[in-house]
Amino acid sequence: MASLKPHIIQGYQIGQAAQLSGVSAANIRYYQKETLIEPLGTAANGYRMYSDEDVHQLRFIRMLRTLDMSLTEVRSLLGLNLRKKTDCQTARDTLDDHIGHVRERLAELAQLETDLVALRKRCNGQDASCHLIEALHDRARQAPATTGRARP
Amino acid sequence: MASLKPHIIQGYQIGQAAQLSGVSAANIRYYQKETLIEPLGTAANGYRMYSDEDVHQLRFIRMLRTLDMSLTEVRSLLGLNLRKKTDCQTARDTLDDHIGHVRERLAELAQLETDLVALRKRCNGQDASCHLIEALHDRARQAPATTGRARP
DNA sequence: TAGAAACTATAAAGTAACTTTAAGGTCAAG
DNA sequence: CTTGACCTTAAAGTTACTTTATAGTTTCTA
Repeated sequence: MASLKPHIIQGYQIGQAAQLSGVSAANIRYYQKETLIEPLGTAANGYRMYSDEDVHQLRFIRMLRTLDMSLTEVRSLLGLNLRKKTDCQTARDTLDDHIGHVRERLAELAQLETDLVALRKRCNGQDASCHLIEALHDRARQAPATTGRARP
Repeated sequence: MASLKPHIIQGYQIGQAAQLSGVSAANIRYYQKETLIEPLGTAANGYRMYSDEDVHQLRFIRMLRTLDMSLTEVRSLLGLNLRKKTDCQTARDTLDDHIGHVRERLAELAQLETDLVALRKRCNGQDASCHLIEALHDRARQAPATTGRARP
């Protein structure tokens, strides 16, 4: 909890900031090392102290990470000035780029789920004839190989 | 290229195996270190030689990786004996587990895409009022504190 | 036949985004 | 005064690779 003495650095210890933000303490330290966040200050005992602003920024970072952005992308968004038109453009580009990535991955995963479910159906559970592995091997044999050549 | 002499080890060199399987040469070596595959044998010059079987196994591994399985999961599936009921059970469990993961991730990404598109709409491009960053910060302030899974 | 191009080998380090471990200081309570 | 819950730093571990460095082999070309 925040210190009761008004003349020293107030705010949250790293554990509290972690709880409030949903970012683990170790991860907060890591983000500091990666220059994504700086604590409000350091208490006399060497403990990092965080403000509500800091906690907000940690949540902000976490949200962008939840959106699957790289730390580099996050860092670039953190440094933006909303007033500058070029920065706005940067933000939009970053987002557009990112939406593209997410959609690609989404399509891949959708296909993947279909495939997995199809495979799973080959294994009905009780009888001894589990064709699951055979099915996997069958698929592997379907060789999309392009430059294929007969064995010497 | 493979030797023409019939009494020494025949098959593909690592580069050919790579082409045929779609797994890079460096990655094949890595898989060997990780005990996922062993070459048919080693030629007199020290080159790894691979059989069609090996190439098949590499494709098999690659397919499971495409299905987003960990190398540990892949390794467990590679070691299975189709005849044994317990192994069949293991395969099914692995697959069920994995389908669960994929579905979770799929749901996360679907939500993510919706969110990103919504955010993107806040930025209409030409005028100076780009509300994109503000929107992101607004959302961060709402802090639902769920732990988003990081990209692998 | 020399030399370059194109293959192979090993070992080690780099990558992303963290988590975990080790070794130790700080602080309130019993 | 010691226990336990905090905090500190530095370094190593994680996953699944790729990249780099160094060097041996083989094949093609001049």
